[in-house]
Amino acid sequence: MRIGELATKTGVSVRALRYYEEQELLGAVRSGGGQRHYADTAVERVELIQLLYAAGLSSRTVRDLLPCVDSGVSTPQSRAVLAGERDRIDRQIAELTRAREKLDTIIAATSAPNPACPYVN
Amino acid sequence: MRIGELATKTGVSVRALRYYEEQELLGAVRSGGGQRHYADTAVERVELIQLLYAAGLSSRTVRDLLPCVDSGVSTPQSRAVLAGERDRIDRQIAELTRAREKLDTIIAATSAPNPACPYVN
DNA sequence: CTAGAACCTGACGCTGACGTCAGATGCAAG
DNA sequence: CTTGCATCTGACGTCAGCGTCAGGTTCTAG
Repeated sequence: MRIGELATKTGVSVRALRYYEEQELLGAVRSGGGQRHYADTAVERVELIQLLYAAGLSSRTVRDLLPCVDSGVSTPQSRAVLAGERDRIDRQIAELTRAREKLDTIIAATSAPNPACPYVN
Repeated sequence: MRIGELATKTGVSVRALRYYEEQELLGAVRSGGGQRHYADTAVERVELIQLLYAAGLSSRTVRDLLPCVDSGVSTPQSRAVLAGERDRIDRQIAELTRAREKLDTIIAATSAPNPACPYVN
């Protein structure tokens, strides 16, 4: 599978895939002419990378964790990183939940008929 | 209240407060010498800005919404923005939840005793 | 064999929310 | 009056995850 096909299958850009390789997140074998060829499993790998990015992990952190995912074995350090990121995500969810509640409050407050000027709405 | 005091009270930097003014998110009256002076309500205002930032809103969006918060009145446009941001936050929470589950899976998989090498753990 | 689509390697550009530094001024205490 | 901390205005620096462009090469269909 070449890079264009992987890009369309995963929905990420060709540039991004090359960036992942540069960051050592995604390996590829090279053809004689130097073109990248990917295994089928690369699709899941890219999706995992995207998921972790969306969760706020840096490429550095992802790079450190991927070997651990592949091997199924974690070191005390990687366990600490994993737990730390999980807690950070928990806090972020809590913050987002608060923000959503705040937005709901604003929506309710501004959508309600204005008592001082009832015909505005 | 001068800028340094507001900074310590809210936990954000002096630079950030000046940036908020530049983005028209936070007003201040000036003393004769040009120094900024803030009302007590500025503390809540800054906390609101931080909350919205943390939720992924841009300063542009926050600027558009603040008048609506202050006046208690929303326009159809601002209602659309509010609803859109709320939905985006919902999707983001869902994504984070998925990521957390994935991390939990990884933690469980790598922390479990390795069947091929049981004494590693 | 050849056209042209897909791919390659640099390398610079972009964005947002500030950090940071320089040099000048304001303000309260002694 | 002076010391010295707080504040001021500009303006450049940062960082990550790519976008984009230039100029050259590889692969595949006909």
